[in-house]
Amino acid sequence: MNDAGPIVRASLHDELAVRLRSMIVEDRLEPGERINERDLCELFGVSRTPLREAIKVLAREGYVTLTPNRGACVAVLTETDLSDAFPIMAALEALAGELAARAASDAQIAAILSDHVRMRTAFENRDISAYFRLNEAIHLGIASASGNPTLELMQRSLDGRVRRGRFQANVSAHRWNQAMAEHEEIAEALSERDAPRLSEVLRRHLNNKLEALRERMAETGDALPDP
Amino acid sequence: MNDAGPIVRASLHDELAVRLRSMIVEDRLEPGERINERDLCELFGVSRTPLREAIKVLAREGYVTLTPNRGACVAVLTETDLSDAFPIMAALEALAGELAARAASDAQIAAILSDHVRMRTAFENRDISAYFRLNEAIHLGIASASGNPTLELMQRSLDGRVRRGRFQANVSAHRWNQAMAEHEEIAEALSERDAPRLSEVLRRHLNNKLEALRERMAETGDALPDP
DNA sequence: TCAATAAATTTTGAATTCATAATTCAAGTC
DNA sequence: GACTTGAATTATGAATTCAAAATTTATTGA
Repeated sequence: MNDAGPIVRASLHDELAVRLRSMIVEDRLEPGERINERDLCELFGVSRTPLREAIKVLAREGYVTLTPNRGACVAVLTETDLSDAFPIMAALEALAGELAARAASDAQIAAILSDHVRMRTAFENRDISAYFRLNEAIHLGIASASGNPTLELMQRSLDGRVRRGRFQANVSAHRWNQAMAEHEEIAEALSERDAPRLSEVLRRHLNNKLEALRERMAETGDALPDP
Repeated sequence: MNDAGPIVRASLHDELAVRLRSMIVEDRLEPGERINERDLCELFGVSRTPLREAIKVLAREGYVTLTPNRGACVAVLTETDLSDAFPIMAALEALAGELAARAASDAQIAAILSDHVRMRTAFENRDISAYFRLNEAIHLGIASASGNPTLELMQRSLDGRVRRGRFQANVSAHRWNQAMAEHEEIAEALSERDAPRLSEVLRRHLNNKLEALRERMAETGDALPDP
């Protein structure tokens, strides 16, 4: 039993930041909604001090916007925000792929390919929930396999901001087919450790994702126009 | 007199974050040094509450590291940190260049080219201080001209973390010549709005910068090895 | 003298308190 | 009846206070 090591219980502000972040990502807090400190303190059973620290961090991360003397609001994600974020994510993923193709361990590649096979099954079964879960695992796996923690952190950070609940659901059949085909390419390039190709496919994959999102936004009007 | 508009005076924690950030970037705070809250409060003439909020933000930005019940330390920049950061900066700059070549206004391009000419003069005069200042202005100008505020913010953020005082001073004559030549290419590509070329040169420029830094670190031993 | 332990001090983490700005609501005016 | 004006309420911003953990200093015993 090797339970040694110092006991570190996360500090309150850190735990609160995690909770608030997921509340926002999972759309449990409406975009634009004002954040009432007193209410949240009551909800979490803490005082305002650590909560305010957490809010400051979330503001820096772009999840909330701060207005002096008027507190915090859940940040609203405009069409421009999405259009801005995706090229960056594409560039970062392309870099991650290039690095991962060279630096990943065989075990890491095997794990990603295993997720890929399972995702293909989910695709064939039209199990969108499992598909999304595995899709995320694959992208995070590549980020991790890049061996560049800073890069991984930045990808996660951007991803979290963009990946608000509603934007996940619903994909056109066409786009789903295309995405799956791209993922076959990704898996192939990775298994062959073909860095330039993996990089190129990932960039294309992300750019197509944005294109699909744009189309969906245009027809559903779901996505918030610019302010 | 058009003095209208809402009066917004920055909040204390925001101002403190700015101050602390520059103290770290300008090496007025030793890397690894523990940050004593009481001392800083006295220095700034504020209470601990807003200071602690600022520290939490800086921690998220990577300028300080937080240890539970043991407070904050100025983050130490290891060789690995630099090696990790530069490929990301290269990818982001390449993207910024590609976007800027297409989206920049003629005025923005003119401003950047003007800085370039002045930087060339600084280079010829061996005025390293002016050279660095203009160099930064050019890179920030390209980031801004990309028309992608999110990208600009991420570039600034990474740049600030890497650009600690000591790493600026001293460049080999060879590297300085090479950098200036690259900047000539950058200016040319930008003036021609040649997106692929600008993108390529900027990526190469950043990668060479890392290479030069690595060499310098190897000989001076100035840069902190990994922990 | 040195190591180990215990007391004292300092420092951080978090709750509370206080001041000020924003919001709400009611009264008054046109 | 709508619009302004001003008091009451509420929320935020920041200082202070309190508790707990860490660090330092002092003390004891070998």
